Amino acid sequence: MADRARPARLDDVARAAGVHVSTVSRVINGRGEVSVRPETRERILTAAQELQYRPNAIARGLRLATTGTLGLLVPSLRNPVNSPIIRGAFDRAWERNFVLVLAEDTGESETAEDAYERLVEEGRIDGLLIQSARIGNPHLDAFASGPVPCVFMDRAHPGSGRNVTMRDADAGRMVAEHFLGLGHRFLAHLAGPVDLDTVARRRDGFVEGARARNTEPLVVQAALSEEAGYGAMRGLLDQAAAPTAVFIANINQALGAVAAVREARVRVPEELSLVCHDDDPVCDFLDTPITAVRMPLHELGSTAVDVLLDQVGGGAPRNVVVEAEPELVVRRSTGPAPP
Amino acid sequence: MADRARPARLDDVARAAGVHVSTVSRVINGRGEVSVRPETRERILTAAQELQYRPNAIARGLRLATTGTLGLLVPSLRNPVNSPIIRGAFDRAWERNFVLVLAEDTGESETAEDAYERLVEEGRIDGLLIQSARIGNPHLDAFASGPVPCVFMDRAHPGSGRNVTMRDADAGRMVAEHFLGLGHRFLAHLAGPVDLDTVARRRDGFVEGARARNTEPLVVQAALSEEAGYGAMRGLLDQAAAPTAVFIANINQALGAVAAVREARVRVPEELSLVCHDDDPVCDFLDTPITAVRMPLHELGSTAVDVLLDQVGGGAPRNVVVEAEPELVVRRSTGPAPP
DNA sequence: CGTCACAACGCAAACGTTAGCTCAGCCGGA
DNA sequence: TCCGGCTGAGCTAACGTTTGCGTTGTGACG
Repeated sequence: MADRARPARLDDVARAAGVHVSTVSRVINGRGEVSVRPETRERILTAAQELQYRPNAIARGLRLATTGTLGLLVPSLRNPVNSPIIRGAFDRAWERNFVLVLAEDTGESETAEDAYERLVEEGRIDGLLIQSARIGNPHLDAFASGPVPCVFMDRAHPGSGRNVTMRDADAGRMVAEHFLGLGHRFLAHLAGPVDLDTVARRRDGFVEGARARNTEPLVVQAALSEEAGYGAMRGLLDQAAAPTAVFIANINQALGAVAAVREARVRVPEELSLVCHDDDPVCDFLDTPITAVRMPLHELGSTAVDVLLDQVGGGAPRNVVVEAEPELVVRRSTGPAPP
Repeated sequence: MADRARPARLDDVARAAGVHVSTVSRVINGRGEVSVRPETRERILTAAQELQYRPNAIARGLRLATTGTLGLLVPSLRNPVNSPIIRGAFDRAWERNFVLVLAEDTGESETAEDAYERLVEEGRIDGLLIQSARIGNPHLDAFASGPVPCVFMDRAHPGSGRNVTMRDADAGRMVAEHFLGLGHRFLAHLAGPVDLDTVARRRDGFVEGARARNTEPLVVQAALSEEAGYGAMRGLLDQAAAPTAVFIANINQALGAVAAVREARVRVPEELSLVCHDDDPVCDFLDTPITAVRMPLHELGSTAVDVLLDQVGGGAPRNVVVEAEPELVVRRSTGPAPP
C-alpha cells in the first residue's frame, strides 16, 4: 500500500515542506542549535514523518567519510565461546548506532587479508574488532597501523597497545584457591598452548595461587580439543601419584577429559575434582555437572566496542582489561579432597 | 611506510596513468569489452597496482544503488544451532562478493523493526536473510513486500513465497524407520511447539513413517528448552506403558530429557532408545553419546544466499527446499527394542 | 532614516564512482 | 576526394547527503 516504490529522499521532504534540502538536513540531524523557526521545523518534521523519511546511510557515509559500521573479525564461527563475545559487541554497537559486519578468519591462506581488503581498504567500516587474532599472523601489525582504528580482543597482539582482555590470571588464581579451600594439595592444570597469551595468564594465575600456599601444581600442555583433553587426562590418571584436582583449560578439553575419567572409572568428585575454564550450557548436563569459571565474555565484547569507538572518535589507542571479575560456578564436580 | 594517509582514489590512478577517471573506471571493472588500447590498459592497471587502489565501496554503492551487503536477521546469537547456518550464509555470501551485516531479533519490543529500519530503510543492504522468523511478527509481510528482496530460512513465513527450508519431514521419517528397524513398536515423539512449521514437519514425517508400518506413535508437546524436555520426559516415563523409543525435537530438550532418564535410572539404550534432532558436538560427550539427525544447516545458509541473490538480480521470489538429505548419526543411545 | 546585527534560510560544492553521450581521429570504400 | 563508421578515449551529470558561505528580511538602535 505505502508507496514503497522509491524511498523518500531529503529532497522529497524539502518539497513537501516547502523548504530547501539543506534546511531539512539541518533540522533532521541538527543538535538543536540550528536557527530555524519553530513553525518551519514543525512543518519539516511532520513532512518527514509522513513520507517515512530515513536518511540514506550510504550517501551520508560518502559525504561524512564515516559509515556507521564496524567490522568484526572472528577466528571461527564454529566455536561457541565466540557467541557471547559477538553478542556483547553487537549489542553495544547497536546501542551506539553502529552496525556490525562479519568476517571470518578461517586461518586458510589469506582469509584475514582478504577480509581486510574487503572491509577496510574498500572503506566499508570505521573500525575493526579482531577477536582472538591468530597468533603469528604477519599482517596483524599492518592492521594495527592501517587507516582505520582497530582493537584486539581476548587474545592480545603484544605491543600493539590496543588490546582488550579479561582478568585471566584472576580466573586461574580463583580456581587454585577453590581447590586449596577444599583441602586439595596435589593440583594439576591441563593447560592449552601457552603461546596464547590468554592461556598463559590463566596458567600463571593458577600456579601463583597454588604457590601462595606452598603447593607446586603440575602443569601439562595439550591442544584445545576434545582428543587432546582425553589424551592428557589419561596421562594424568596413569601417573603413580595422580592429582586430586584438575583445572582444565577450556570446554573442549574438558569434554575429552571427562570421557577419559569416566573410562578410567574414577569417581567425580569423590576421588577427583574438576574445574573447567569457560562456562557453557553443556556443563550443566554432563553426567556430573562440572564446576566452571565463567568469564565476562559479554562485557569483553561490549567494552571492546567502547574502546574502539573511543579511538574512532579520535581518542588514543590503549590497552584495557575489563573490570568484571571471573565468576566460579560451582557444580558437582568439585568436592573435598580424598583423605 | 606505505602512505596510508589517504587511500588512492580513482582520480589518483587516472593522473598517474595520464588518462581520465572514467577510462580508469571502465578498465578496472569493465568486463573486457571496453574499447581501450592494450597499452593504455596496461598503464592503468600497473598504476592502480602501485597505488594499491581499491574502489571505495560506499561511493560505488551510492552510484550503483547497490551496496554489496546482505543483512542477516537472527533470532538469537545464543542458540548454537544458528552458527552453522550463519556460517553457511557467510561463506557463500563472501564467495559471491557480498558482506554480511548482523542483526538480532531478541524478540523484545521492536527489535525486528528497528533492525529493519537501520538496515533496509537506511539503504545499507541489498537483500535480507531472515532466519527462523519469530512467528506471528506482524511486520513480516511488510518485510517481504519491502523495497529490498528478502528470504525466510529454516522457519517459513507461510504465503510469502520466498522460503528456504530443509527436508524436515524426511528427517522425522528417517528416525521412525530407524526405530522400527530396531524392532521398536511403541514410539514417542517429544515435539516442540507445532506452530513452528519446521517442528510440525518433523512431527508429521515421524508420524507418517510410523503409520506406514501400522504403528501410531505417541506425540507430546513441550517448549524447546532443557526444563521442558526434562518435564516432558518425566511424564513419558511415568506412563503405565512407557515408550521404548523417543524422538526428541531439539538438543536443548534432549539435554533435559537425558537428565530425566538418568534420574529415573532407565538404561539407555537397553530399556530406552533416544534420538535427538539437531546434531551438536555435545551429543558425543553425554554419558551415553546420543544418536542424532544432522540437518544440512550449512547448505541451508548457502542456498538461502543463492536464492536471495537470485532475487536481488531480478529473479522472481520462490520457495526452495535444500536438496541435501538429513543424515542420521548413529551413536550409542539407540539399540534393539527390549524383548 | 540609515546602519548594523542577527535570524532564517537558500546555493552550490563537495564525497568517489559510473554511464550515457560527445568527439576527435583514422581507415576503408565508393 | 569525400563520407560513413569505428576506435579510443574525454566530459559531465548524476547517486543522496552535508556544510561553509551567501543572501535576504526584520528589528533595534543611534
